[in-house]
Amino acid sequence: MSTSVVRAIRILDLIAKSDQPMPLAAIAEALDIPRSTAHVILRDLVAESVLTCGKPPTYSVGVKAFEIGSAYLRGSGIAAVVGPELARLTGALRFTAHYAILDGTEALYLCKEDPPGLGIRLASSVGARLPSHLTAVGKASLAWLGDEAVTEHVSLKTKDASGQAVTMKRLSAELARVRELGYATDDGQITAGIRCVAAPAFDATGPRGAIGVSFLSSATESLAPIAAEVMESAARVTTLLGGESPA
Amino acid sequence: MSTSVVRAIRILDLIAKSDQPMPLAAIAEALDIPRSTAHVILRDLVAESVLTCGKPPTYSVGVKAFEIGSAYLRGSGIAAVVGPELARLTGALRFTAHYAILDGTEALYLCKEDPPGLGIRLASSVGARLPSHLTAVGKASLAWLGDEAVTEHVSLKTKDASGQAVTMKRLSAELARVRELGYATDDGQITAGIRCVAAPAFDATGPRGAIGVSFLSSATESLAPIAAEVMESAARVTTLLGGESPA
DNA sequence: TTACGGCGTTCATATATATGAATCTTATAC
DNA sequence: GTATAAGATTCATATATATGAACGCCGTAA
Repeated sequence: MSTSVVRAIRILDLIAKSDQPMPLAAIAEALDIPRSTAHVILRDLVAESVLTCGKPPTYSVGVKAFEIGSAYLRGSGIAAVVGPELARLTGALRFTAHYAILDGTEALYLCKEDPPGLGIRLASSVGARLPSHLTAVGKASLAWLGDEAVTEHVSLKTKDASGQAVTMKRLSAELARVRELGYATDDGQITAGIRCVAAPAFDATGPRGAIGVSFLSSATESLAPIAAEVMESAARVTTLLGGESPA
Repeated sequence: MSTSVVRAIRILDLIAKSDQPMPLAAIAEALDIPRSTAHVILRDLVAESVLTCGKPPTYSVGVKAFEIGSAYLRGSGIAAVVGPELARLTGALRFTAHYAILDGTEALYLCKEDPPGLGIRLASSVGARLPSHLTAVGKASLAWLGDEAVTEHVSLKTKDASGQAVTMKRLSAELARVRELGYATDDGQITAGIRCVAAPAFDATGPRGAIGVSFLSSATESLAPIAAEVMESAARVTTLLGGESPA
């Protein structure tokens, strides 16, 4: 095993998750790496433009990292399929639309499209992670996985915005309802006052992420017409991915 | 120096720039690394989800890389400033708008906003690189750098779409004209039939990327009203960045 | 089926790296 | 201006890594 490579990635991940530039000492301590070792790795990462170093020395993610990361969307071909559909959704509903996949116990947001015009623009969520079982996109993805697989993708430690713990039993019931309705919701579980509606997209191998929209709870009466639009987009993505929508 | 870290990054960069998943042998040969060494590094990168490995074994950029890379836009604060401005531009002009910075001898595209509705959606360009002296965004950024600095950011080897070589003399003259007008153009130098107009944004330290729009050459008569909109957006970004627009 | 060729994988060893301690630098308080 | 402390950087050495060669695997062709 090449410890320095693993450490380099861990360092990048740590800095990426921090909202502020990090000094060497903080990095070394957080990852339990000797300062001198961290120093060498950081030097190399800076030299390769994967990190940038400010002065006084603090490290942030650099352009090269962005460039490499952007290849993921191109390579997976997701952006080309999902992008136009998100544009359609934001145009029709005037809500922010996004696409997210399950990664570990969290939903990872891959694409976002803000509504046209000068409406509310939610804080950028591309690259963000949120607990899968608290988000509409996460629940939509989980619903068709089967109970055994769900436990692998959920961290029950996480509580929602109202402080309510999530039990497997309760989640299981909600996912059953998601399958029934064809869409999942989140009403303030992540951010109070923000509601989300999402529906899953499938490829030939099964669920592959979900498309969702976010909006102010106060701005809507009925979810049905919104859900219908979201499900239509999700179904279309499913078709493009070569998958089949469940009954 | 930690060669394995540098090699890991080079490997990631190589795979990111390839449009197809790469097998170990191709990677090892391209970077002149022994196969066995490359194998160890690839194993670690896959274990950390920075790469994914298909079967038969071919490597592509993984989700972790995307997640790390997305931190660049958040951290630099660019997306928050530029995003709304791009939205305004696409809304007003119905063209695709983008923001790019100089990186080495190329322009690196950081943000893109497609026009609302079902209009033409240009192929996703986020993360793409194009020669700085052939693109409108590149030329807009170069124009206010000073001739000495320009040579560092330009690779004169690159020819434009019409096969015409670019001399420093000719470029210098064009940049002078860009300074005069306040905006730069690209009329088919990258892609025949596609025209771009861009204007630079400044922060306190100098030029910091450029905002531009792309459209079909056939779809426009006069550049002036388009350029005016682009320059207005660029000026607004400049203000937000704490910079000052030149005379 | 068998032989072949290309690729991926493993392994022992020469070699480069990781690290604790010392040094230097920078920011802060007095 | 000086002292102080926190952090960054350097360096010699113990240790883990990089690598060439050998092996195993899979697809292809005879």
